[in-house]
Amino acid sequence: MAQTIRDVAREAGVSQATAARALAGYGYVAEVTRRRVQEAATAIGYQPNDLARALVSGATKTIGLVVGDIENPFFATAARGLADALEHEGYTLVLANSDEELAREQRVVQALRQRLVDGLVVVPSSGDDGSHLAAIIADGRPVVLLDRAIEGLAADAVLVDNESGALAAMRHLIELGHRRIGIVSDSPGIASTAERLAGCRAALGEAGIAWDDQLVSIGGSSQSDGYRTARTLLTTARPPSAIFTLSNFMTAGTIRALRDLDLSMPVDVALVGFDDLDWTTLVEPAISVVAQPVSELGQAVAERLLARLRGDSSPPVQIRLRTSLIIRQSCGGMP
Amino acid sequence: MAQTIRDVAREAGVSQATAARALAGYGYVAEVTRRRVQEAATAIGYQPNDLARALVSGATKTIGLVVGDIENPFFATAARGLADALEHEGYTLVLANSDEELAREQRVVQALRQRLVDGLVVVPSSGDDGSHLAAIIADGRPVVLLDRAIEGLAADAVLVDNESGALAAMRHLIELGHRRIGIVSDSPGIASTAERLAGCRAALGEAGIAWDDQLVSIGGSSQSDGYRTARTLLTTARPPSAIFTLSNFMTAGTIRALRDLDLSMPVDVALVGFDDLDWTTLVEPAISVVAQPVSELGQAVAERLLARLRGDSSPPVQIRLRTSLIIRQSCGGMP
DNA sequence: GTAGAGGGTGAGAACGCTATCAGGCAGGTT
DNA sequence: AACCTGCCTGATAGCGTTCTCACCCTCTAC
Repeated sequence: MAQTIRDVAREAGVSQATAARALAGYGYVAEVTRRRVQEAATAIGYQPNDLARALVSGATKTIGLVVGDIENPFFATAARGLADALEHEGYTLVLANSDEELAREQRVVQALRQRLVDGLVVVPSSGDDGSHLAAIIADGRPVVLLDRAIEGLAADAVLVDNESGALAAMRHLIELGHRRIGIVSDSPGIASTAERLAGCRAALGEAGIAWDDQLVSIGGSSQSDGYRTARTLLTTARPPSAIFTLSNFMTAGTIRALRDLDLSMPVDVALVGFDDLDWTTLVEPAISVVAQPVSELGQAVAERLLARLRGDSSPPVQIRLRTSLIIRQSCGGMP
Repeated sequence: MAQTIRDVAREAGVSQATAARALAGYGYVAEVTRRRVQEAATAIGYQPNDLARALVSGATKTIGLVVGDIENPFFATAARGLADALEHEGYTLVLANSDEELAREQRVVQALRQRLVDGLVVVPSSGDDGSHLAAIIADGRPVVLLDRAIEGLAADAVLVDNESGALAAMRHLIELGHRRIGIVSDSPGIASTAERLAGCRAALGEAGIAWDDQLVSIGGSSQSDGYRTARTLLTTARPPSAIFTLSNFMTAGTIRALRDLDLSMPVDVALVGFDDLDWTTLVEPAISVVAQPVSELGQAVAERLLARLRGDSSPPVQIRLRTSLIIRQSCGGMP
């Protein structure tokens, strides 16, 4: 078993209180005593017990992170950016997956709450139910939303400018002469997806193109959902000449559908996807994408969280990070 | 601030001890009292404090996970498998990245130790220095190694049968008639990489092909290292007719090198890679790979860890999960 | 009527730490 | 001689649990 501060005290021949002062560095301790205590500590291999420390100080130096699925590269990258920024301040990440299910999210948030995390970072699976998070906030612990906002929840949110990102992508396809643009979307229940759809609508509107439900396929959020709905879209009587996919899974599914149908990019169908992953330049043609500043997203979340932990109690803010449209070969817009 | 068990007791008009008994369900409590306490608890919204509970019980219900980089899909998938299996038993994951640097690994292991994790899962960055992990084991807390073993450390290890995986891949290329097979490897300091190299050696040996250092490029472990070394390999006077890459980053780097050099698979160069990721079937031609049971790896680790936490004190075991060779188009071995 | 059994309860110790408080002891001042 | 001041130290009170122990009360048995 691990040594306690009392073992150190006994070894150094002082009281527990003096040993504590010497090690923690507060109050008066004679230089000789201080040294003797520290030598005793290293001699017996003393390790402070963070648990006991946290119980007394009320701070666990721990941040909970709830994502849909850590296997999703988007979440993994954001998690990494967050972890790195928090590490500087001595915080550790506790990870939980929600599987994009509200019930599961509520369960894991509850567990993290009991574990007394100092703060919570959540990628919420629902845009309107934030009661479980409100409870954490009521405890006085900061919550920062990542990538998606929640209607009416008084928490900071670090988001991506989804609407203008989607707008730029659609504009580009329209400028290339496309009128019938298919949209492969995951569930609009996810706030970021809804914003991307709004961007699409805006682009079509300003170009005077009518919104056509036939060209919009909305499915689940897995790659196979993307494949299935893209395939349906591409095999209708009047298929689109271009496709905009609203997430990396939708992009991958759509590419597979194009392959299976022997349709080539950008000749038969032009493609732009949302979210840039490593493989988008590994496939041929390279995929044009709306790139998100994923790692920066994590860092910005960390900054916000740390500010709150330091006592910043200004009203909640929403930070929007800008996306960038990267033109590659798949959309046919490369000079 | 959160309510304590004393608040519940006051609300229910009983002593703290009785409230504790009623809520935890031990000792004698009258049925009426029990109900009254529980009603009081829900009324004031009482949440048990896991920290205090852990301090007294000595178990934090927390498992530390140290990987090279959670952004690496291999680690992310393993982490997911692990997290799911542990969740059933009420354990939570605390995540840390080592960046494949021993010093950093030692730091985070130390931090997790002070945090009193009940157990530790580590993908060790060094095959021979396990002193920091030995310290945890000496504390009486189980450590399970994931994917890589450490020489002389008395800990369970769940590994992949790297040697036979590499052997099978090399055999396949040899059967296809290749005599000059390039090997793109990351650092052999990583135990799993060393094993894969041993498998390569064995395959060449049994085919009577001499080991040729000119055909083996060993670099760092990033994708750009893979690109650089593959490119060097392919631009020598007598380039290989086939390449076997020893990790997913090496595979991606090699594909980029082939692209840039206008070499096509499998005609100019046949390719087999180690580790199967989603994009290997998204590129053309689809990449033949040695697939690892990644998620199962995480599950097996969880099983071993849970067994130890339940008190299993049998000697440390090494579990090897089998790989499978998936023949696709990139190696030219597809019927 | 008293002993004993057994249900029910409260007091209080312990986990390992932080941090306050009440002294003790030297040296200098009134 | 009496007093303060400043350095140093040990005792001790929590933090919120778990859990043991001593006690009380009621009911049954002799």
